[in-house]
Amino acid sequence: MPHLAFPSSTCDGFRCATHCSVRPLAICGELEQLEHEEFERLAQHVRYGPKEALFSEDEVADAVYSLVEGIARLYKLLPDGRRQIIGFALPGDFLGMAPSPRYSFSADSIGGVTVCKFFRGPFLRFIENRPQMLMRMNGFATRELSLAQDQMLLLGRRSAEEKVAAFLVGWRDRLARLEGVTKTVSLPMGRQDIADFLGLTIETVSRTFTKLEREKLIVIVPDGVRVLDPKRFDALAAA
Amino acid sequence: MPHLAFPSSTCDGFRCATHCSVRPLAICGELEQLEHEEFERLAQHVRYGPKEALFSEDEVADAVYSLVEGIARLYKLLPDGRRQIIGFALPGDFLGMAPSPRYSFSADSIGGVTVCKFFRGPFLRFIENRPQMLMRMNGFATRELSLAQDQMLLLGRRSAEEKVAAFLVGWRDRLARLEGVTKTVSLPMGRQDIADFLGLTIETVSRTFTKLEREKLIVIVPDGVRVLDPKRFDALAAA
DNA sequence: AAGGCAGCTTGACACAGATCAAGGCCGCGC
DNA sequence: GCGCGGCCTTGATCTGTGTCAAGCTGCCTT
Repeated sequence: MPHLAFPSSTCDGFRCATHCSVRPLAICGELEQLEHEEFERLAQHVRYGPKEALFSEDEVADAVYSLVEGIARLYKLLPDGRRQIIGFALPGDFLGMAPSPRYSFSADSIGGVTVCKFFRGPFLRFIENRPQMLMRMNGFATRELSLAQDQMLLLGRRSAEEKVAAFLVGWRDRLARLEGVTKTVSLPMGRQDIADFLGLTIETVSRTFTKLEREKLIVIVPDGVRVLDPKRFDALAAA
Repeated sequence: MPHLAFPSSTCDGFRCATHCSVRPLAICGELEQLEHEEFERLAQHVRYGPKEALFSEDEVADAVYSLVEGIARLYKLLPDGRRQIIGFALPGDFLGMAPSPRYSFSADSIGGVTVCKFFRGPFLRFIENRPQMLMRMNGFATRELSLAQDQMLLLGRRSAEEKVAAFLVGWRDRLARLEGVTKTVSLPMGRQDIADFLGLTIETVSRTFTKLEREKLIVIVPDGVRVLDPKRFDALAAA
């Protein structure tokens, strides 16, 4: 079967409240009733199956997205195919703002994903005279930037073991915000994705997981990892 | 002489128009006469000598800065002293927004630097009901984020030679925006700064410069580099 | 002019992580 | 239940970049 780049299904946006358990975390989280209804009217709720593209680098950036459900990988490619994952997007995250008229990176779903999609024009018109909304966008952008800077430190100056540990801790903390604190960290992305996020090869990631398990810091479980010694683990991730 | 961490001089902000040749590029670039005067009243113009700290990671973030003149390095440190430079700030750049109450990185001057300093409270009160200003801040943040993502690709997936070439091209283009296009790219930062920006050691940076010179792509000149073959050079930086 | 020192370059060697290659595990379709 | 393919792990070897150690250059001080 040929790979379909089209979203699996859409719904027209009214009566989709069930999708929005993450609304308090999302871009629209502070809108009140009436404004939110107006905002909803601009949205298309779109559902993607596994491994579909939401948008691609260099395409005209005609829409922005609020991730409602599922996980997306955001990445850039070099001409020869080397890939750098610049982030994993979780529910509540806001995607697609670009400093130029084209997207500066690509995004695709990992498992199934649901988004609120807004066309750029109507979206900009909605926010342009709503300072609350603009402040919120600023907050989102500032947080993203700070995460990106942490990642630069990781990519430029940490060893493989530190990279993997820091990744697991960071991921665990982001999940905790959504799902609460847990002992086992679920890893919906594959080893290759983790490697491309950390600037390593898949073999090094695999070996490092094994090493951390041998050192009794984690246990590898299907689709995830259980952290055994959070104290020692956080220390490794920090230093 | 002990190293002084205090700014070398300040002026009180009225009649400092001469400092602001970069105003069209800066955060305040779209304010009109009256609003700009009100904005100026919030600013302290501060001058720093070489290698002074504007602010440091984990300090309470009580001010934001618009860089007027000179160059600053922005960086993060690991507990053991490893350093990652996350960017070089040029005139017009806006510094110090943090997602938490504390700065998430440190900034210090390279040569002499002049800034407009705004205390957080008054600054936030000024922008909070000015959508134009908020939109501009969004633009700044989005551009910064995009640069950060480019840098992640560089740090995670490029070879030493590609890193140095991409750095020189990126730096040349940023300078061009301020000073116009030139054949020789001035490098006010030292080799160690370049190394810490690119996730390399100073020796590797030095060897790579030498290699690029041997290959007749550049000529090393005092405090800079002359690009001999822009075509071939841009290709190396891109791929 | 001499001395000192900070910043840069160069060389020899070491090693973390890449590359190449093989094999294991597991879920899925038939 | 069997074979296939995707994903992951493991081993052997290679290599780009780091580390360590000199030495060079130009500038500031006296």
